[in-house]
Amino acid sequence: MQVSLADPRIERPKIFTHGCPTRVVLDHVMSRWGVLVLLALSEGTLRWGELRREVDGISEKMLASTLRTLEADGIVVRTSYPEVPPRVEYSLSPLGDELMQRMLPLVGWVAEHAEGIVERQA
Amino acid sequence: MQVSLADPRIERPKIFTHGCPTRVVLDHVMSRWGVLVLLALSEGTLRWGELRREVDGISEKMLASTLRTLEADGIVVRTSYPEVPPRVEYSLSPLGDELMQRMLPLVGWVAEHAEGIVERQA
DNA sequence: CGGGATCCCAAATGATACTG
DNA sequence: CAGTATCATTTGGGATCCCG
Repeated sequence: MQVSLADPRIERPKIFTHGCPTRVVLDHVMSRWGVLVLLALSEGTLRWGELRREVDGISEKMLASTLRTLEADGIVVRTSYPEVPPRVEYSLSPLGDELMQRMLPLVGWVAEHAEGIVERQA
Repeated sequence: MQVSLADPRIERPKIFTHGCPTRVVLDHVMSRWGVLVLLALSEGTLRWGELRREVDGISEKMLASTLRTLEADGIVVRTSYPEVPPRVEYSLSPLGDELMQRMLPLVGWVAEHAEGIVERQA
C-alpha cells in the first residue's frame, strides 16, 4: 500500500523544521529590535533619526541592521530623497501592514498583562 | 501653567522604555525558542521528551531554560507525576491560552508568506 | 525519563569614531 | 542627517557529563 508525503499517518509532529522559511522570517519580525521598529513604523512613516529616538536604547548598528533585514524581506520600505542634508524615510510596505495587523493585538495583550506577569515573580 | 506627567503634549514618542515589563515579557514569548515551544503546546499537553522531539533542533539546555522562564511567567504549567520512571507534562495556562489566541494568527500569516518572502531575496 | 551543572564558543549587541 | 567601520563585550546557545 502506498502513502503520500501528505499522509496524516506519517506526518511529523515537528512544528517547523530547522532553517525553514517560516523560522527565518519569524526570527526577523519577532527579534528583540524587529518588533519595536515595526511597532514604531505601524504608527506612520519615520525618518532615521526619529526611529532612533523612538526605539529607546537601540544602537545605530542594530537599527541599520534591523532595517536592512526588514527591507530585504519586503516588509519595510526605504525612501531616500536626494537633498542636502540627506533625508531618508522608512515606512511599512503593504506586506508590513498585513503583518502588523496581526502583530498589534499580540503586543497589545502583552503590554496589558506584562506588569502583572513580572510583579508576580517578586 | 502646570502640566501632568500624563499630559499628551509632553508624551515621549518612545515605544516602550528600555527594561520595562512589556519588553521583558516580549523577549520571553517572542524569543526564538519561546515561540516554537508555545506553538507546540498550543496543540495540547506534551511531555518533556515529546517537546524535545517536536521542536526541531532545540537543545536540552534551551528547552529547560525556555520552559522555566515561561513557567515563571505563569504562561506554562508544569505537572510532575510521582511515578517511576518520572513523568512530567507541560501545558498552557489560561494566561498562555489567551496569549496564543493572539499569537496563532500572526504565526499563521508568517507561515503562509514566508516562502515568498525568502525566495524573493534570491 | 527528566532534567541540572559546567564548560566553551559563535553570534548578537553595544560604544565609539568616522564619513558622504 | 544618515549612515558605515571597527573594536569590545555580553550572552544565547550547544556539547557533555552527571544525577534522582
